[in-house]
This record gives sequence, C-alpha cells and structure tokens, in this order.
Amino acid sequence: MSYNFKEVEKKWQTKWYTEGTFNAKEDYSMKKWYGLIEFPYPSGQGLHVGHPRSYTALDIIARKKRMEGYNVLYPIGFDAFGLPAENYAIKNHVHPKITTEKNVNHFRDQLKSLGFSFDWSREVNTTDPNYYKWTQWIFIKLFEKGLAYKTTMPINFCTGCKVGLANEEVVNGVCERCGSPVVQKEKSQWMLGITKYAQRLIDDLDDIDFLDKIKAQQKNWIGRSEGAEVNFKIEGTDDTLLIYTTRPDTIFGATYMVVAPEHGIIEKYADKIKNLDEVNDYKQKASLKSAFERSELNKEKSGVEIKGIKAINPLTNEAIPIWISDYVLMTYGTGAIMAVPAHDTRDFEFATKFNLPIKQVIKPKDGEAKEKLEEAFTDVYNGVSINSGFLTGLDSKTAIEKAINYIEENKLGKRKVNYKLRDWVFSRQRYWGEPIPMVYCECCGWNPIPEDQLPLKLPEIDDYEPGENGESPLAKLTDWIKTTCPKCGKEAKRETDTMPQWAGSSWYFLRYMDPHNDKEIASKEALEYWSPIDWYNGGMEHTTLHLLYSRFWHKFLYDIGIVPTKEPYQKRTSHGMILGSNGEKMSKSKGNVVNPDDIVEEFGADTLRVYEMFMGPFDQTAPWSMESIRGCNKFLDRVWKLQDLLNDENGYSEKHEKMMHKAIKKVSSDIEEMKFNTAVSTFMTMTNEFYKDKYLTKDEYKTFLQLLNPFAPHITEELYEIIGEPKTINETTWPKYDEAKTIDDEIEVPVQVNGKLKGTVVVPKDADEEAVKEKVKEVENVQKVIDGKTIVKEIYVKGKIYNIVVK
RNA sequence: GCCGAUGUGGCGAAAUUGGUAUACGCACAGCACUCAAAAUGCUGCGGGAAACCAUGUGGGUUCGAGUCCCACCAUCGGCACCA
Repeated sequence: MSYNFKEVEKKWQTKWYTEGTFNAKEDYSMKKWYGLIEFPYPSGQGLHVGHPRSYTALDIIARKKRMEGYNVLYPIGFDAFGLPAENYAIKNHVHPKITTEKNVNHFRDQLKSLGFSFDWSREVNTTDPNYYKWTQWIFIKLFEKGLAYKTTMPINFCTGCKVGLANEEVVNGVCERCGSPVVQKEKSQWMLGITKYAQRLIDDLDDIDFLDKIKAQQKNWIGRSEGAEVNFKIEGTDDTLLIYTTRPDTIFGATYMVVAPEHGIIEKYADKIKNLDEVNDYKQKASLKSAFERSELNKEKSGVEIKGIKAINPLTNEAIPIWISDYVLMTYGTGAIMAVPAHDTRDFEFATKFNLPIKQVIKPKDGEAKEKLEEAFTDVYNGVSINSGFLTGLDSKTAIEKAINYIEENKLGKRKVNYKLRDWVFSRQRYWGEPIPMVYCECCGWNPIPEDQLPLKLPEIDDYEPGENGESPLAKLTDWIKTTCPKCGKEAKRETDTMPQWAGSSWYFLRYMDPHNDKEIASKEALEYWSPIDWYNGGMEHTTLHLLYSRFWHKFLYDIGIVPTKEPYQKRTSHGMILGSNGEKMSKSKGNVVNPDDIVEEFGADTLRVYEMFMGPFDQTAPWSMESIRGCNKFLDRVWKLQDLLNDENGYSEKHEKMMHKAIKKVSSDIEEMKFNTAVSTFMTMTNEFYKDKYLTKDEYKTFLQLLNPFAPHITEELYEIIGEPKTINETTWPKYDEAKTIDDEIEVPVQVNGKLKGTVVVPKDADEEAVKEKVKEVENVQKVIDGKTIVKEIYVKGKIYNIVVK
C-alpha cells in the first residue's frame, strides 16, 4: 500500500478542525504553555513559504508540550488593517472589507492545509469592530494618562502614500512600504509618549529571555546616552544657549557653537543678526532637503556663520562664534551643540572646511599631543585632559565626572540622559484603520468619546482617495464628522485620522486569552492564567517596530492594572528568511517566488514542514531548493514503508534499544533548542538503520512515530492508526528516555601520536588507563611511528582520546 | 563609522562546546530490478600514489584547535551627522 498524502492529510485535518482537537482547555488548574507566532497580514498574494517556517517551528514545540501534559494555547488571527487593501480599493472600487474577507478566507484554508495545531476557536481579526473596540479603548486610556497627545510638529510625510510615518517606518529616507521619498511636513498629529518608557524598555530586557541580538538592536534603537546640558551665555545679553554633550570634559576645547536650522535663536535675535538674509537662505534650503538628502553619508558639510551674536565659553570665558548647519538635528538633544573639533569627528570636518580653530584638550594616555591633528581624537578610554584648567591631568572618564559636578555646582547646567527614541507618530491620514475615538470642541478641546459608544465604527464610504493636503478620506464625510462634545454637549468635530498598522498588533496576544469577552479586553482570570507568553517567534524586521511598540503598550496596561506582568513575552526567538533558489530575496519581479500551495499539492504538507525544518539552522537565512525537498519527500516515503519491516520476533535488541533512547534524548533537546535540522537528520539516520537491519519492533515504530509526529503530524497519525493503536498520537505521552541506556558499553577511542590520528581501539566504557595503554601499543600504525623514539608523555582522557607524545 | 552575525566538500549543512572534521540530505557515478526509462534498493563519493594536506587569511596558546586568543580579509543584517 503506497502513501496517499492527499487523502491522509485531508482526513486528519478534517478530524482536527471539526473536533477542535488542539483547542486550549478552560481548565486553569493545569500547567500552561502559551506559544505565539506573528499573526499574518492577509495579503492578496496568499501565504508565503516564509510563514510556515515560523509556524511549523512553534507548532512542533506546541505539539510536544501537549504530549508533555501542558494546557497549550497556540492561537492564530489576522492583522488585517493596512494599506494594500486600501490601495486596491482606490484602484478597483472594492470595499477593503470585502477584499480583506476574501483574503482571510484564503489564508485560513492555506493554513489549515498545512496542519498547524492552532486553536481556531480563538481566531481574532483586527478589523472586527468587536476587536478594535478594545484598541480604541486602550487609546482612550493612553489619552487619559497623558500618553496620547496632539501636537503640530515636523513629521515624516510619505509623498507616495500621502501619509505621516513613524521614525521606525522611514528607511534610508524613503517609505518602508512604498519606497517613495519622505519629506518633512508640519502637521497636527496624535503622538504616543513611548519616550516616557524608554528607560524601562531598556532595563526590563534584563529579566526576559530574548536573543541577544534582539536585545542589542532594541537598545541600539532606544539609543541611551549620558552627558550634560550646559548653558553658554550669549554675549551682551542675559540669555543663554543650551547645548547637550556627552563629553563635558572637552568644554575647554569648544571653539564655536552650531545650531540646527530650525533653532529658535534665529527668530529671537533677528534684529541683531547682520547677515540675516544669508542665514534665512540657508534655513530655507535645509528645509527643502528630503530626509534622505539630509542623512546622506559622505556629503560635504555645509553651514553659515550667524554674524552679530557670539557665545561665551563658560570655562574659558572666550567669545566664540555661532554657526548654523544641518549636521545638527533639531530632534535630538537641544538642537544646539558646542563644537569641539579636536575631539569630535564631525566638528573636525566642519572646522577644517571653514577654517575654524582646532584646540586640543585631550592627549592619548601613552602619547603626546600632536603638532597638528590629522583627525579628531575621540577615544574616551584612552585619553588624558590637557590645557583644561582643573581637569588637566585627569583621564577622560574621571574628567567627565568632575566636569559634570563642576557644571552642577556652578549652576551652568545639569547631568542629563538622552535617548534617540522619539515619541510615536500615531495618526494616519487613511481610511482602512481604526478610527481614533476623539472629538474636538471649540471650548473643551480634545476629548474621547464615552466608552459606552465604543466601538466607534469605521463609516462606509465610496471614495478612498486621500484629500488634497494629505487629509484622511474620512475628512470628506461632513455628516459623520459632526457630533456633540462629550463634555459640554455643544457641536463638535470628530477626529478623521485613523490609527497606524501597528495599533491592532500591539495587544492582540492578550485578546487570544479570552477572545469573545464583550466586557473587557480579557477576563482577569484568563490574563492571570495565560500571562506571560512563554515563547514568541517572529522576524527580525519587527524588532524595532512591533516588538518595541507592543512592549510599550503592555507596560502601560500593567501600570493601569489591566495585565499582571511587566513584559508580554518571556522568550523571543527569530527565524531566518527563506530566499529564492538563486540566493536572493523572493519577489515577484525576480520570478523566484515559491507558492506553498504548489508544494502541498505535489508533495504534501508533511514534506513541506519537514523540509522547512531540515533546510538549515532555524535562525539563519536559507535558500530554497526544489531538489532537496524531494529528499524529504523520499524520507517520508521510507517512513511509510517501515510498516513492512515490522517484526517483533527478533524481540529485544540492545543496539535498537540504545538507538531509541539516544534518539528520544536528542530529539527532545533539539526541539527545545530549535535545532530542528539535526532532529530531522536523527530521524533519517534511524530510518536508515532500520532498513539496514531489515526489521524494527512495533514498540520502536510507535516511539519513532511519536517523536516524528510534531514535524509530520498527518503521516504519523495515519501510521499509528494502521498499526492498530487505539489512541491518536496527540493523546499519547511524550516518550521518556533512560540516561543509562544512552551510554554505549564499549567505546571506540581514537589514538593519536603527537596529536595526529593513527588508529582507534575499542575498550569497555569504564576501562582505566592501563587497560587502554596495553591495547594502544598493539595498534600497528602506532607501533610503526613510535618505534625508536622516546615517549615523552602519554595522555588519556577517559572515553575521549589517547595521545602519545614522542620525540 | 558603530552594533550584530556568518565564512567547513560541487551544493544545503553536522561536529557531544577543546578530543576520530565533513553526520544527514542534495547532486554525481556504478550496480541490481526493467525491453527501456522513471521510481525503488544497494555501493561509492574532500585532495593526494603515498607520507601527508585540507574548516576565509596570517600569527599564537595547547599533548591536541573548525571550536580559545591576537591581527586581517570577505559576505550578510541593523543603525547611522544622535553631539
């Protein structure tokens, strides 16, 4: 009988999904395990082969955990708001709701065809009003706590999508989604105060089990730096110019100042500035530059001296010029710097170009100050202050501390920590997103709509085009906008912007715990029981977006007493990308896209699952190979045919017994360590052994099928049934091994002479050195090499190696 | 420039964490089955006649290094005028 995967896979999927075999249990007395994968955006292209890599991995772990007796929650849902559906609507006049529903249905079918053990009874969809009701509710809570605020500020504006973007969504000065240039635009936007959580987002990483590279990337993005804010007097006034520096020990070397083009000092001293036209001209040019042009590397520094005003260096009391240049950013620190060309690379470059004085105030510990610097000396670990008054002679670290103390004592400024992280631009001028549940009243300002009016449903419209000035399509709905102020009852206007993609995904994992609750996000009991998520796997591309945002929301919900843990995810891992067979990223234009449906059709879901786990280390990128997938298909065929070799008459075999115990140990630990590729190779080796020996016992087959089940659930369940087992595998208990039976009685010890392999000897596992020594001398090659030489030393590492050193 | 990875056969990759380098799979070759092919099964498969030589390069530590240390080179990912 040959293996008909189509029939078998269909059969088991139907059983699982109609019976709800893998649904989480309501029994809160059981030990729990909550595994999470990033819920997909249901795009029109359908599932990508990248999705099953992550989903299969956690499916394997989830299935193992169930067999180990855990109450497992392995949920699925859809992150369905977003631009593609809206752009499609603009083009084809189909409501995004319709496209989304169609895509979700397609995705659901595809996911089911792969046999994942998801709990489909808890499926969530971010576009469902019963879901986004709570997204809006969280927003209102953020507003009430002062963490959502509306402000006019220069934002990143995508010229293609006609929409404001968060910093995180701008990549190399272009839009992360569409690749159009991003420009700075003044716009009134809703902002979320994520910067208030910056320190906690760093500190709490210590308590959770994230891959180091994920922690590093998040810390990098938050970008904490320590230093001081210092006031520089403006000559002839009582006013000061506030700067931020991480190197207060270099103030003696500050020979000029630089302010960002947007800095207020220019308006303030317009009447004093002698070259106002020139300065304004520079300002104008800087504002026209796109984010990309401004951040372009290696470009020449530019700037203009602001003539007519000067600053006083607070430590040298020298009057120093003030320049305007776009290498100083208004969005970081105070928008103004003291320039220390001798000890800052950028200042050095600028000073060289404009012939400004370069004054050395630090020399290397083990060297002397140079006659003329060729580049800035910036090494904080290896510097000593010179020409710096009370700092002279101190190493840089000590000098920094002393300088800050001096600054604080003399009221020149204060110690200050800065972050690169910016507050989160939360408004989108788009239709297909959660409406922001806010109302503006002339007399009462912004207020949220009453909670009993949630959800604020997205109104039906026909015209999805954004408005002229990049207004939201909702801005055209005058009837919908008109409402009453929740505070004073007078006429007021609704907010027409919607929330970004990232809103719905910032808390979805909480909804899975209690998805049909219409009173709260989820019940206290459910939150207490299921929190935190035990294991979350997803892509590295979400490290500074989704992962940071959702940690922020979770901390906020913790602060207001909704969730029981500070962090949502106890453990975070990530999978490597699957590339096309040419080693490039899969894309339609390159024609290297593999559709999982085709693989399932030709080889079956089990083959796809096994292949994706076997193709390489889970956390590394791997190119697709059509040839290799056939190998996995062949392997499963061989597993199927093992039933013909079943034979209990040989009975007990020590060799097979050892092999089984070793395999249970290896596969169990490989799964926990996500070393799926070596687990699969263990299965292959076992299969080869059974074929070589031409038999296996039913017990061995049963254990083998149990171990393989998480990887290839359909074929293994079918075989388990065929050999007459009354239970299904998912009802059985994960096999256990006996450590003593994983150790061989006889071991082969390699014998080396001067570290070079000369042969091996077989000895009992606990043979002592003398016994091994005797055998070693009998090895022919060893005899030959050591003959006539003096033995200097003999080393025996028990069970590992025997090495003879000769001269 | 900064942060993080990676580098082993023709290819995807293993290596118990310092102890027989190349497990497992693909590709390839030979044999069996077949009229034939496919499928399947078995065998072989780093280089070299051998001594030996091979884990990106060059040094080092060690009885012993793919694994540890130092200095490079290359590729990939993230950040980037962040003061």
